[in-house]
Amino acid sequence: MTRVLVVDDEPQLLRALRINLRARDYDVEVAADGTTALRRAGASPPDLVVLDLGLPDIPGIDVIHGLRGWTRVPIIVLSGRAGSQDKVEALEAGADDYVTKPFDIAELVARIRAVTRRVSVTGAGRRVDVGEHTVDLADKTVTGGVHLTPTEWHLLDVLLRNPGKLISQRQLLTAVWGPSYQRETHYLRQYMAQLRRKLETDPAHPRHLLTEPGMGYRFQP
Amino acid sequence: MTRVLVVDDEPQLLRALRINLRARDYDVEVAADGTTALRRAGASPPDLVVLDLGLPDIPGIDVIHGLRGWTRVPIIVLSGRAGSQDKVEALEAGADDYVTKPFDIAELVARIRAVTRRVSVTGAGRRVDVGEHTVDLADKTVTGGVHLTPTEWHLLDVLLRNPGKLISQRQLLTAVWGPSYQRETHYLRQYMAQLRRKLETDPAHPRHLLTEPGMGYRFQP
DNA sequence: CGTCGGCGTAGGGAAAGCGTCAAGACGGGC
DNA sequence: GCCCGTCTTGACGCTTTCCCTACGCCGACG
Repeated sequence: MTRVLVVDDEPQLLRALRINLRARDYDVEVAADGTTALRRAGASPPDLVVLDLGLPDIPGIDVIHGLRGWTRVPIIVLSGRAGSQDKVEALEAGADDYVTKPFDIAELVARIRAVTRRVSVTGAGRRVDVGEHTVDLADKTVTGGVHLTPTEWHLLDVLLRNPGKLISQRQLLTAVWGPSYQRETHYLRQYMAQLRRKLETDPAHPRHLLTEPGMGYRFQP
Repeated sequence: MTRVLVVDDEPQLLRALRINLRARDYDVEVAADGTTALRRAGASPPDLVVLDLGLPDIPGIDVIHGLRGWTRVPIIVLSGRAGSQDKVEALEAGADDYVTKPFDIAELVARIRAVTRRVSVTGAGRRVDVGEHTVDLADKTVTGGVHLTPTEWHLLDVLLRNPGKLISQRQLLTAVWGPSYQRETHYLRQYMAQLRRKLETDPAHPRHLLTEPGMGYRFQP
């Protein structure tokens, strides 16, 4: 199911979107302000963001930058400002589409579908082998009597859902600790070491939880 | 170079688009009606289509269907009709964006950039063959157990995203090290040598990472 | 034939980044 | 209130990566 994060506080819009998107098998989540939006997106990255630029707390353009710092999730901007300068600014900042209020709900839905049509759905298998152990991401269990703490699970989850792919330090920190921790690379070293101790056969020479110096970490199946 | 096929017959729009897109390194081709557009797209598939729905010969929506029958090339629709029903129809038919006339040329350019940016990230073309190795720019992996450092990735990234094209020394230095390093050409020699050692079959006689003496470097697929 | 500019290669010092140990801070359960 | 597991923070040695200098090669040119 495609997950859409809607950043807006108009109940009417939210209700209409929910109805229309549910029917097309989308899951709708909501954030009422920019701070909440960044936190929720970091905690559980959605497949698409619908972002109202008129937020109560922080400028909408900053939310775009905050997201683009670590993810390329598609962003559709809603705004009351119709000036082309505003549009260009938002699009250059990384937005994928810009819709001017007032708009028809059917048009927004059509644009959401147009954007998500391109996104490939990466179906995640829930059981993954790491060395001698087997990790079940859904049941949150590990074979061999290994027990992981919540933070360790969160970190491992991000890595295992992207097998073979390099995940940047910023991306990991944002996903696990939140956007304001993007420079606390120390946490990563700490918890990667713990995961290796618990999962790797030889923690000093990891074969699956690999470091890419200066860039990030990678799960090698 | 990204090739844009513009399907329209207004000389004013064509001229403005040509100027603005050339400056951003796009190549602009033109078709005045739907039949010509389909023929030209078929003969030599462009990277993006800008399609005016008000064509003299066939309905614009049919051009969309005609293209979508065999290609997923991004389509940006221009139209004088602002009704949401028209928009939904075009987007559902497979268009990626819908711009209502009259519009600012800067907005259209920004939307073109937004669409091509998304496609270049998610679409094909992220895997590139260099000699015996295959480089995945998104996952940051190289076949054959080759490992690259962050600076090497950065440099290779710029070259591989412009296959066959000469990249000046200044351009490379600015992209990788910053504008204040434009005269440190020995950095380039240093890191190009490392990339050749790691990727070329015969580093002394490179076949893909070529030097253009006095000018710059070129990636030859 | 010698000089010169541009290029490729090699190697070492400096700095940034990483892994590890250890201890303090915090919060929930008892 | 106390204990225990977990999360944060600090300190230190080690590795990787980067930056910089030096030198040899080659073709152009006078």
